[in-house]
Amino acid sequence: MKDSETVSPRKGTVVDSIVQNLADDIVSGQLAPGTKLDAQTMAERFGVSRTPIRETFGHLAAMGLVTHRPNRGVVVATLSPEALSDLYEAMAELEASLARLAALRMNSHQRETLERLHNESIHLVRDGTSDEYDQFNRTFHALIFEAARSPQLQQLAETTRTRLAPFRRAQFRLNNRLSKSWEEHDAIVRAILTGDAEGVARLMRAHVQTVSAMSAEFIAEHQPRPVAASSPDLAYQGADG
Amino acid sequence: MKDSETVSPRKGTVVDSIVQNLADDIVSGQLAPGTKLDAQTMAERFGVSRTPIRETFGHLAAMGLVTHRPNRGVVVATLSPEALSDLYEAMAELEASLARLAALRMNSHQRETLERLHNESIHLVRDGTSDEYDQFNRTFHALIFEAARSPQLQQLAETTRTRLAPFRRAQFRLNNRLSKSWEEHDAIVRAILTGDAEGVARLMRAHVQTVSAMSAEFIAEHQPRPVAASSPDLAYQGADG
DNA sequence: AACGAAAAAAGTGCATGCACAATTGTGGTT
DNA sequence: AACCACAATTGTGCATGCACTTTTTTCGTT
Repeated sequence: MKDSETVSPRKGTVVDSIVQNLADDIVSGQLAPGTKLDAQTMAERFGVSRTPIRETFGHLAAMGLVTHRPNRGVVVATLSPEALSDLYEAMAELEASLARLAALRMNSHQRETLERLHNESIHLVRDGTSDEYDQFNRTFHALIFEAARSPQLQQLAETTRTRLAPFRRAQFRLNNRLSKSWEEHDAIVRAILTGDAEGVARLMRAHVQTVSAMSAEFIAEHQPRPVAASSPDLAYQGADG
Repeated sequence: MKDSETVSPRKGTVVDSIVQNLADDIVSGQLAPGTKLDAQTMAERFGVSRTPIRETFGHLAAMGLVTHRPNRGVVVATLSPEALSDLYEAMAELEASLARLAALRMNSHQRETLERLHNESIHLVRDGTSDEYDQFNRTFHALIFEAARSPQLQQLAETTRTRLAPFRRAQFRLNNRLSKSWEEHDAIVRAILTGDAEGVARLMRAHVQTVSAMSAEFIAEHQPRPVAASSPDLAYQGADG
């Protein structure tokens, strides 16, 4: 254990960099849902006092990454199956809206880039790893977000995506999910290129909802106890191993 | 000026009630966009120390109601015309999504309530005040939010609505905007009752965007200096008086 | 009188201390 | 041995103090 991981002496406030740090830990799964975070410990870990840590917790709570219980500290956010599918629904709607706007506003250069990158991604389906495809997948969606030119919607979508991240691990590990995903992307790209705004919204909504179903299925299959009585909330179900 | 406005001694943390207080002041326009909020003063006003005030500021910043400049305090959020129309666009998309889901999921009791309240609201168009119609308008949209059964999307829509509130004042003061609004509502209600999900999404999007245009127009017309060089951001333009 | 530099004032950001709430541990009672 | 009350411990929530940054005021120079 290194003492006090020197919270980069850059500009801005100390708080922001600690927020980044902890958010990454949560999103990446290093801090599993349900983990209790206590101010004292974090203060020592980052070599600051408890005051900025408390502020950090506030930021994380605002992002929905942790839950704050008055007088009882904060824990990494846990989601009930209902809450998870609700979040996915929101994600699907947001991405559908962004895709629709992208179809209407994308310029020719952006269209070319999207088409080219998508076509290249076919290699990843056969030869790439899940992680590589996952990375391309993020790029694919980011291109569409960008093209929609709707910063506020984009922001909401990205926040929602971040909240889902701890529960999306290894989404592409399921049987031939990669090729299914590619085909869905393909339909989306074609709809964008032909300017079919309503169509692309429908396709994107379905695409995200498929991912949602996969996530739920994956988690269900990897439950320690298949159908137990008392585990309403999802803690991290271990995937990347 | 009463000293220390006894921040209701209820349960929960002190911070939450102060957040409510200040959020209300901002949303209602008591604290105009651009107003600087300093911790010291607020601490005295609410009879607490600066620490919980700082936390309060964090919450308000997370909601987008204030802007935080490191080492330079917080000010009530100000929006450039572009940012304002961007926010309205997001609002339009969110409400369109919610309306679409509502059309698919509304039960018969909810349909009856919506239709009844909408029909009754015709009186307000002729006999009511702007404020009364504004209040009904909120109810109308809330009914649809509720019926969509999509808590996360609903939350995003409500947060966005709150952020827009300081800039929406007196939106119904413009010529016959009331009857126009009622007609738009009418089309929306009919689409919901016939289960035309895609149609209601389109109508709702247009409805919110009309409000957006009205807002922009109203602000433009009430600008102190019609076309000046240097006022990129909108402070509160005084309406309710 | 206008301008600029330096000093003073004001205000933020973080550390630390204390009071109180929640949790855990212990011992007594049935 | 199981259960409950009470004490000890842990940890949160807020107050206060100090250092440093930003802003304002003052004062000397042109």
